[in-house]
Amino acid sequence: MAVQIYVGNLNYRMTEDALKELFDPFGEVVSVKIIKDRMTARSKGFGFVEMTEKEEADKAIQELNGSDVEGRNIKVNVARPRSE
DNA sequence: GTTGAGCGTT
Repeated sequence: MAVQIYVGNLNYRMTEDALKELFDPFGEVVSVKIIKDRMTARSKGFGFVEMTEKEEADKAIQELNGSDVEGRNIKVNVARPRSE
């Protein structure tokens, strides 16, 4: 199982492709997902990135957390379990 | 505008 990373406080214009490009230089990005409202399809302003190596994910988190993206100060952290 | 679904919705 790869490392799942939570990315919040991002601009509503942020897209999965843009997110992937942010994490890509830190390691292998398995998948990226921007969460939107299930029915209205409007962005919720946060998303998830999945990386293969924990050390790479941790490095990306340290470098990207609190950084300015699209005029917004994003929050990056290890994701919580979706369900227990 | 802050942690991922679902179903009816903001």
